[in-house]
Amino acid sequence: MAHRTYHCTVTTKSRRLSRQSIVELAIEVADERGLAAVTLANVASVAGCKAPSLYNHVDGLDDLLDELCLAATADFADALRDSVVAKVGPEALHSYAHAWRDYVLAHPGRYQATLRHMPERKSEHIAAANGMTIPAGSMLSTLGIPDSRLDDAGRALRSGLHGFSHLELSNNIGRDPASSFASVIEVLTSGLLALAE
Amino acid sequence: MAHRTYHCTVTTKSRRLSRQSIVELAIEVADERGLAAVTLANVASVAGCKAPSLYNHVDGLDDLLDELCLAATADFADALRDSVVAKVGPEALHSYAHAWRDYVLAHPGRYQATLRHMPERKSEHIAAANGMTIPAGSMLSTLGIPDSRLDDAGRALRSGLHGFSHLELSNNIGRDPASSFASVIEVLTSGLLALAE
DNA sequence: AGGCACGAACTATGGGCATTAGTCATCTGC
DNA sequence: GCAGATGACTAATGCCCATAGTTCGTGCCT
Repeated sequence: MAHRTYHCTVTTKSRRLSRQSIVELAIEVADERGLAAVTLANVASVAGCKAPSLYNHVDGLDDLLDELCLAATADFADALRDSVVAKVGPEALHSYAHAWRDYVLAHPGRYQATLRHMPERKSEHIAAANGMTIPAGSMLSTLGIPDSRLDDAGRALRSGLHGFSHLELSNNIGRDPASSFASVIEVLTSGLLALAE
Repeated sequence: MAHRTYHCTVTTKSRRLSRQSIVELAIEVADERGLAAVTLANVASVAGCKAPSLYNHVDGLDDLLDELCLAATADFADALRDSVVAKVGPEALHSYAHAWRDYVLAHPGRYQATLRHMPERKSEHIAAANGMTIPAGSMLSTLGIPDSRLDDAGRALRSGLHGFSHLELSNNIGRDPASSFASVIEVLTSGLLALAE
């Protein structure tokens, strides 16, 4: 008989794990079932293996969550950067704000992961977070904010957007969140323009 | 020998539990070790008993967290209300904002509990949350915000304050948070005044 | 081609947590 | 005093993270 022992050629699911693919599966789990559902057991189940196998590629749950945070931060930063290309002033702010909220609603798990505190790997995290703050800074510059106040303005902006998004995610915004968000943008725009004098 | 068998008269810790005292201990644990440390095991240990004993007074962890949320919300609302008595306009806003941040820094666990989503016991939660929104509404009125926009203004205010506080709690505000917070207040004040026209 | 080393999966195990069920002591009211 | 209710306990289940030790397949080296 001619069949050589093609050992596992039948399995369509790639039986080969990697750090990269595990993080991608973790992102799926986070967005679909919440960041809290990112457990080794759940990710392993999605990956078609058992939890201990993940330790060959990832140094435990904390390490996986760190990696998830970095990937999510970079991804979020991309979305924000894209939102302000070729836009200036209040229009850019408007676009930035909506990109923020849209991203959070579309990828809640990734956004939550973004907020993770990482004492180790701090420099990596700061580097990734710069992807968020740098486009925000340029955008605020076009609003007329002086350089000396860019940091403060950036934090105020982030506070407002994060506050609304986080409240909306945790079901703490009542009805008509879209119009409430429009008011947040209104207040931020006026307030930041006042900062520009 | 005259000693009668004084069974447990030595124990100074009151061996009697109650729903009330359990919630108070949970509040302690939340503020001192974070909301995530509020587990039945931890609370029981602080109470000097075993976890299953808590079930005589509380219907599981979720019930305890619900109760914690209600107590924390009422407590937080008191602090906010106190902050604006006999104050109007921007000064009241300034005082309200600082009361918010101070409370969060002093009682992080309670503040986190405040954000809990409670599909059951929704009406109780709304009632408690009114303790926050009503004084905020009156305060915003004194800023000149028209009644038709009080809801929006309240949400924008809450977004800004919650956003900053939550970021500060999760170590996402860099150095000099006090001055960053001053900028948030500045932006909110200008923005809300603009809403008043 | 055969053997060996390594990578990557597994099973087995332990500890922590929430929760339930069943047991026993204590306290109260008659 | 005594009976029933109250409230604490122990024991046991199930899910989770994590570690240790084992097995199996692949591929390199001779």
